[in-house]
Amino acid sequence: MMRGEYSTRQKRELLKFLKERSMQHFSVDDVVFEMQDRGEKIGRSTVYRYLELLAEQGSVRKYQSVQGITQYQHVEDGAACDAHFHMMCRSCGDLMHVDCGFMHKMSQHLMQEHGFQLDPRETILVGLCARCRGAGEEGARHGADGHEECHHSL
Amino acid sequence: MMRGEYSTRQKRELLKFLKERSMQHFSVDDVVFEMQDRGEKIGRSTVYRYLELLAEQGSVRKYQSVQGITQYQHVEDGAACDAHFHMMCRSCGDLMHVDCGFMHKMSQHLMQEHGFQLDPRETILVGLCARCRGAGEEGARHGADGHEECHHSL
DNA sequence: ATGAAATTGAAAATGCTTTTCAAATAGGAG
DNA sequence: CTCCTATTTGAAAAGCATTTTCAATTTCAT
Repeated sequence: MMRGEYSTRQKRELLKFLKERSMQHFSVDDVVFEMQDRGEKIGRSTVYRYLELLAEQGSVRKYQSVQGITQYQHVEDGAACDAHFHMMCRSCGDLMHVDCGFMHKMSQHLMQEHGFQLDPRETILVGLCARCRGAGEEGARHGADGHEECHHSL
Repeated sequence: MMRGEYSTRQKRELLKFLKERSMQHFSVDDVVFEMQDRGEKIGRSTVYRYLELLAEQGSVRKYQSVQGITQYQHVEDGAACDAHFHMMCRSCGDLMHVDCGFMHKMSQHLMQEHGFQLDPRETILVGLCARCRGAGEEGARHGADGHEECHHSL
């Protein structure tokens, strides 16, 4: 057997965590604290290391936030997630999915007109989510008070 | 007089550097090494500090790259630069401007359809520039040798 | 020239991430 | 099951860009 092929308690726990949060975004801290709450022992370096490995293999995606906090995401089925983009709210830090034809047209435009091959996996659109955009604004359809998180779709 | 209003040799030198590179992108290292070459003495912390101050005041813009290398840009006239976007090549690290109607349509789309107020100042489109796409991607790192830089427009 | 206030910069501190390496663990062979 | 070797783990150290600290220096109004 070779690198990455041993099954350990830590790996199994992490995989369990990933399945439970499929398609959601989380940081290394999220993993570490969750594991602590569960009473599981897992070292920080192991989390970094294994997430990195999974990212190389494609089942996990890695996003660098503006404030230098990296977020990860477990992708169920590789292909399905390759195309869509991500928006990050600079106020609440939430990472959201955008998957619509317009964004793909933009990719094509950048390629044809600017010779630039946009990478949706690496690109994060930064701005303000509806929730954070303003207390009195319409569009905040989830109730104007809580301000918990502003997940949009998928 | 108060904070930021004293005129010092270091500030004058940095301002000179900024004027010479107006609208171009540079890192703190670029400044430090350039200053060393010129035989000017200026501490790293001073560069960070002053660029931060200028960024607050609006004459300098700050961009966080994917690899954690921050790039700065001196903006001649604030307003003119507010609208356009930036593309960064994940291979050579170069930061380029994109300013075209398509991108503004995208902003409108995100606002209208997704309630997201995109911030062109904070957003960096990541991908491969034309140059690197031909040169066989990773490891290219075209520095001072041929294949100089891939600035596109404005 | 004087002194209060701002600035500088070397060094230390930060905060996230990676690396190190000895000890623990996995799992195939016997 | 027992041995044996390659892999994995994780605490601690190292890396790195950036920020902070603070004593020494510089600026500039008086």
